[in-house]
Amino acid sequence: MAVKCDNCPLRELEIFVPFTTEEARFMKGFKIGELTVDAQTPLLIEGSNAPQLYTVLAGQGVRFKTLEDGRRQVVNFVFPGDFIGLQAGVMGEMGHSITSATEMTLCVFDRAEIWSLFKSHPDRAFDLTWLAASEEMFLGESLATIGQRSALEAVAWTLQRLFQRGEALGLTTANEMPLPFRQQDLADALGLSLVHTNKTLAKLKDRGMVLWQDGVLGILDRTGLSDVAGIPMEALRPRPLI
Amino acid sequence: MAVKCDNCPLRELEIFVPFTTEEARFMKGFKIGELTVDAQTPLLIEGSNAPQLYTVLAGQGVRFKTLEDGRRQVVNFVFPGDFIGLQAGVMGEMGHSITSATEMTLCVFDRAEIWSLFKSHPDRAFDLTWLAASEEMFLGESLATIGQRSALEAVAWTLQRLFQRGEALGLTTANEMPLPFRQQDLADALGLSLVHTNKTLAKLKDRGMVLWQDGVLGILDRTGLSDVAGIPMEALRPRPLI
DNA sequence: CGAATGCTTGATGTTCTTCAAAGGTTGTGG
DNA sequence: CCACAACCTTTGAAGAACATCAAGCATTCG
Repeated sequence: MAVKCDNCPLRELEIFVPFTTEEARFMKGFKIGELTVDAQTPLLIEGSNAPQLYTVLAGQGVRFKTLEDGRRQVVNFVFPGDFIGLQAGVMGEMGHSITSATEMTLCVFDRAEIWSLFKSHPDRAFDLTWLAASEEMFLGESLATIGQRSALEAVAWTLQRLFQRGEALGLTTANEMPLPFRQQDLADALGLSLVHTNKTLAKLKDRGMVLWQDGVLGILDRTGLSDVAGIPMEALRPRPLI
Repeated sequence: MAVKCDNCPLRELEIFVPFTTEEARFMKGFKIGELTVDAQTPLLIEGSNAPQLYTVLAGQGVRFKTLEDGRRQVVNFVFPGDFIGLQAGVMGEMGHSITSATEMTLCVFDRAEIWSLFKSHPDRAFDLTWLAASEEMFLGESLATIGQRSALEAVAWTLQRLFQRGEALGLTTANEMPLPFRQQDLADALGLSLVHTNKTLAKLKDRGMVLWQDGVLGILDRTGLSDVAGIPMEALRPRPLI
């Protein structure tokens, strides 16, 4: 197993605030291994109390909740740098499930160590709270999108957000990035039917704004998309990396 | 100003995990005052960086986001025991606004002290993270409700959740609790129009499940409501009080 | 080659929105 | 103390956005 904390590729990215050397040393101890899983592998299950926490090193996944009758709500998409399992880590229960969409590589941490993190590394504990608050903020925006925006606006909003994350993570080349999800995933994220999502995507494509084919998302008209999405196309703010 | 930490009425409630005496002493120092505001007073503004954090001692309020064009999404309702301003506290910016719906009394904390909390009181810091994760979990459920449930299910779900909170906080008498919001607030919480929300409420009323009139919510058929809501009517789990 | 999966498109329904208006309550100024 | 405005709730009617149903097409995989 490659212990890569020191030369973790994610640390190079501007989106992540730099570690101090002391922090890096602690994180190396906090880490207990590395995990690689295939696409479509369940990582965490809603309602369960996972013994492990992860930071995504590579690959994409999906966070989702399942209702009693099988309806599915995609809560967010998972990208490199995301810390997953925090809810189980602090509350003892996950509020949603996470499944890989591609092959994924994860940094594995011991859930039992989280308390020692709070006791001996207040700066890292603060970062953890920062991440939780950040996720809360994002879910608030998602709520506003699903609740208030039309299907066209919502799809534009989501694709733009995904692209912004892709850019921050260096996944883009020119105006394209890999987007290894199904239209059904997007539909479940927006509370729309697959059919209507498909037709809405077609509308954005007809307008020459985006093109999402074969797992690749292309942004053809940034300002046009931004107008429909109702948010500016700007860089994401730096965030801590756990 | 009454320094009431020691005999804070909220501490009596089972929903809140008890303070240790040491924690209580620290909280007393963390607290810098008490604030009472009228109904319909803005407490925190989206995008701003509030210098103060609050714990709600009494009264109700509304968390909401406003879109560029004025559409409003109610993110959650605010009840006694809620800690507000955490996003500004850790990220330096609020993701939503908060306005009082009734007269409210708030415990005021100094935002600058939050860092000392992390350094010297890891247990309290952990509680803060717990709260953030808990809010994240709730927003995930809300997302699933807005995205997947029908109007009838969504209204039932929301009223049940509100009543569960009311019970945990001792606001209920028999099957009633004060619910000082407008139908428009509920509509904005669910992404529905006011008209449709009204008609949906009438439907639940016709079925003899709930009655919401003159600021009082009555639950007439708990099991029936629970069935429509799609979640069990059970007590909320204990949570930390900050 | 057949089966499975995901994308696409047309036709038909239903949920929900918008528009419009009226009734009840509260507060305020004349 | 009445008149009037402001606010919230309620109800009916018409229209739009989105869901459901159904089927065809392409690609992948065993």
